[in-house]
Amino acid sequence: MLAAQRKDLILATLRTEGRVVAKELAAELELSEDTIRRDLRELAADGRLHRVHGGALPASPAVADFTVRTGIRQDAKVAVGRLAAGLVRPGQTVAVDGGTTAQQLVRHLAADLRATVVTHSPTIAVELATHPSVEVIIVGGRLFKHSVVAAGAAAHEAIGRISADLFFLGVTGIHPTAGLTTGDADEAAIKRAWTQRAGETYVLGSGEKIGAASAFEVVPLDAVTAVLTDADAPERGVAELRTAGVEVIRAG
Amino acid sequence: MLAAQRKDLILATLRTEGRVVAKELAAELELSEDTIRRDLRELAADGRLHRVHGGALPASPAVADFTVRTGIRQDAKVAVGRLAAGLVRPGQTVAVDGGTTAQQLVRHLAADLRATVVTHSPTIAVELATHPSVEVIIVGGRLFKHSVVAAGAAAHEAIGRISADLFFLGVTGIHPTAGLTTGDADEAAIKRAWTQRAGETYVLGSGEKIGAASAFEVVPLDAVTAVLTDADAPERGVAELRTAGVEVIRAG
DNA sequence: CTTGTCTTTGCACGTTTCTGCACGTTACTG
DNA sequence: CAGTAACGTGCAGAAACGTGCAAAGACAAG
Repeated sequence: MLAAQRKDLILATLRTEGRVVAKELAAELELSEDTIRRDLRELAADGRLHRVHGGALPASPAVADFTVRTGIRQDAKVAVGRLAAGLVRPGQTVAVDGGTTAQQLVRHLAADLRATVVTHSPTIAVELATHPSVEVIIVGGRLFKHSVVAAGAAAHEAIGRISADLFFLGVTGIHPTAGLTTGDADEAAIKRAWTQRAGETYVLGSGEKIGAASAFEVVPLDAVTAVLTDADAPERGVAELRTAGVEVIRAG
Repeated sequence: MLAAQRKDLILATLRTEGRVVAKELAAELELSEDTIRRDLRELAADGRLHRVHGGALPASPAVADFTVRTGIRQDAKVAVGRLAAGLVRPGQTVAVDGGTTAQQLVRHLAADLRATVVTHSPTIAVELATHPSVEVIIVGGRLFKHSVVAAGAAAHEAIGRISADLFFLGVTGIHPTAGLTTGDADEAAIKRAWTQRAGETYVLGSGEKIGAASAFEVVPLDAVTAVLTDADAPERGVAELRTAGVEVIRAG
């Protein structure tokens, strides 16, 4: 067992058990209590746990939350995700596409939000497994490995049986004339199916996607309710989209 | 062995084992520790792994986090997972249950294995997204958050349309008279459905589950092909199962 | 085939990190 | 308030580390 790994293990045990005891850890890991105590001391110094006589307790949740957030640098995606999360009303059924921005979306859903999320992305489903009140429906199908989402006939069929209030669509290109595009035909078909099954469709479009175009059109621009983007999105591209009649909402 | 090939091998080992130790790699590859250390330094410089004293850990926190979550009794789960992975023949369709042992199973599937894995666990699906040749089918449904698997009517229906060669079943209890049990009725029903749809069923049972029993029976012991367990499984429990007519295979 | 260059690898050596023990101190328990 | 368990510190041996260097092999040019 590597020393570095040991600290992770202590923290993991702390999360699952709610406490750790120095003596028990020493026995379990077959190390002296001195070494365990040293680890606990160092983890406490980093604010990763709360040291107490005999062992340790979890650090305050605020600390954990802070370390997680600062660890992520995708500012634009976080901003767009947060903006999108704010559009969801209690009781709604929301279809969520795959992708890192969508991941940020579900991560920012309010902890007390009661809603239903339908997704063909196993990653999104796993993320929401820890959400206390959101109901999650997974759309199955053949796994399209490149973007890690379910696709194929089974997925189409499942989507056809769902009606969603909102759909959050991820694309690789948002272009005034080429419309909304992505790099794979199967994926485009799935995204199109979702768009048809949802009352409103919002595009998750962090700035670098605006003005870009990929090979396969998902839907034309007028098929969506609005494009959500971040504060750093290029002015010119946004203006072009608005001229084309698309509503563009910028994150804070 | 080419140097570049060696680095790939190190990264592959890191993915499957969750860590690598410089000394072990040196012995395995019959090279000096210096050379291994050089490789690790370079891979760390490229951000492909996280260098720590004694070896290296995965660069992505997500991977590391999961490895750690499997807990202190990880060795047994890895051993059982590896044993189970070895039972899969090319061309077979394999149903895989949720759980950390199953996660180890798919992680140890040979990189060149051509097979189809069907699963109602989004976590397993995500894990297999990086496997080069395995085809993955996701079973959808309502997400049962506690164990992070799809369940409910939709899942049942989807499973009913599948015929698998093998099913790897995870349970919380393996008891000579109570049979195979788990802690949730819905989950038990899904597992039962899989058992009925598979030619052979193998139980993933790391030692501590033997002799234990939970509230809901999945299937009786005679419904499964064999129980896979680790070398540290209690002798007495294993003997009792064998007396009850169950084949028990221990991991080396 | 020979020569020169570049890469790879292992070794030597000084440095850093990890770990367990000894010892004195501090915190719990009855 | 006494006894015990847990604690922190200093220290030493062991293991791991990085660096510089030289030998061996690969490879292209001549």
